[in-house]
Amino acid sequence: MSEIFRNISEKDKCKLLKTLEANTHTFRKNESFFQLFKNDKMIGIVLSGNIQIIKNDYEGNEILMEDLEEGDIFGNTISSIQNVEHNIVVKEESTIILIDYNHILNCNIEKDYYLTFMKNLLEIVMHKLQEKNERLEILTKKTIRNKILEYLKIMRTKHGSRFVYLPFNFKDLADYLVIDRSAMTRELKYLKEEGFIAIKGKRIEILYDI
Amino acid sequence: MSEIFRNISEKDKCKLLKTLEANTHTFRKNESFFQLFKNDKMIGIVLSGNIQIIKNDYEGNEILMEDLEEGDIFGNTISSIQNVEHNIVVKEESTIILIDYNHILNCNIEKDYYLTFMKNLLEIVMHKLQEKNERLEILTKKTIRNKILEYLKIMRTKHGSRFVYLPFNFKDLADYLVIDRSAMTRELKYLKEEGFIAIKGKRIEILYDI
DNA sequence: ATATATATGTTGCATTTGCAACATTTTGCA
DNA sequence: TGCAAAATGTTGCAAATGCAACATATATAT
Repeated sequence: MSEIFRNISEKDKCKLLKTLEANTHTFRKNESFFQLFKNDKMIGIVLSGNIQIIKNDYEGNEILMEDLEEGDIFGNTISSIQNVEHNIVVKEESTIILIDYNHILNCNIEKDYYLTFMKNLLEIVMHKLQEKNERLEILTKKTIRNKILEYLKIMRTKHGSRFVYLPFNFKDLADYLVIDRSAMTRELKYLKEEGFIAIKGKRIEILYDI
Repeated sequence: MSEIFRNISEKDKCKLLKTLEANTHTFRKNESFFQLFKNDKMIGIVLSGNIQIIKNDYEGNEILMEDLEEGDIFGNTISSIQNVEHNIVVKEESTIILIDYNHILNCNIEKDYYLTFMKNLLEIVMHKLQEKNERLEILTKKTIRNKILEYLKIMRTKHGSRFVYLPFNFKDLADYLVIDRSAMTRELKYLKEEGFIAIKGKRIEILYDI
């Protein structure tokens, strides 16, 4: 079950969703639902499945902006999906809840489960913020090498191991780091040759300190 | 007065700060207070002044990560200021409030002002998220030209005018866009020559559509 | 007012990187 | 199993960009 309803009973959850005028939707793989987001401040919460937000710029570059799984939230305010460039892709059958953000702020229920909901939402938003920060840390590095090393550093810190298991394939990793895939492969090769890392499939071993 | 206490009376505000064990600090220009952040999940709220978070990497690059003014929040979770690379610089005399994030989550006051506080905090965090997204939108562009154009596009949307007034100098703008300053000047010159923009001091006029 | 520091503008050049085009490997599906 | 599609690896080359080294302009302090 999603973090958003942590410590809220099934009964209270239903009441809450009714008050917030929230809608639950299920989408099949490759289905599109961008139109649901045309209105202003909608927040989506992924209950199950996998949804990606991909940016296609006019030059044909594809950038993975968000890779959403259970418990993740998304929306205009949370990710930038306001314009035509952004594509919402349902990677596998997914269930989401849509809530108007204004309803959350203007809602005046004096119930403890509402406060709990707010705490949960804050936690999720904070987590999202941290994710964005991580990516910003990477993208503020100027060279391909430093972007890769920063990524590995973050992953190592996060999982407390010098073995980094890539959560996506190399193509998507290059998109995430905003670098050319072949240039990334090239740099990874140099890093291997210089003994900084070892690669075995999607597992990268970090062989240096600091 | 900061957004964080919107709709909260002075009296309730004092009670709240006491319950959350919040501390108010004032710092003079160029003073440093990084040590206050050594502990884990602290949230800082800027009540007045101007504070910048600057990243210095080992290659000597200086990147402006945050430019904080009244109402802004900062902290480990909000910005990445966990490691030695990050420098907190007080640009002008500033007053801040420091709160342990765990106190916010574990606090169990059943008062309406606490819910109001949570709503305000959520609003601020959401706003921060939007700022991060804007920067990510820029940094996911691959060329200097597209980064500049994306920046101008965002500023135009934000202020609803084709006249963009830079909130910082060109050096800091280059840092924000994570590009070399002279290379940025060069590209701006080309954009001027090609009739896309006109520059007069810190005012850039956008001369194209879309 | 003058000096000093800082910001901005300019340019040649070396390096990095993206791009294209291809080979090879792996994966997914009929 | 076998075939097609996707992912990964490789490399030469052109283009973009960082860097250095300046000149000039502007701001700040004394």
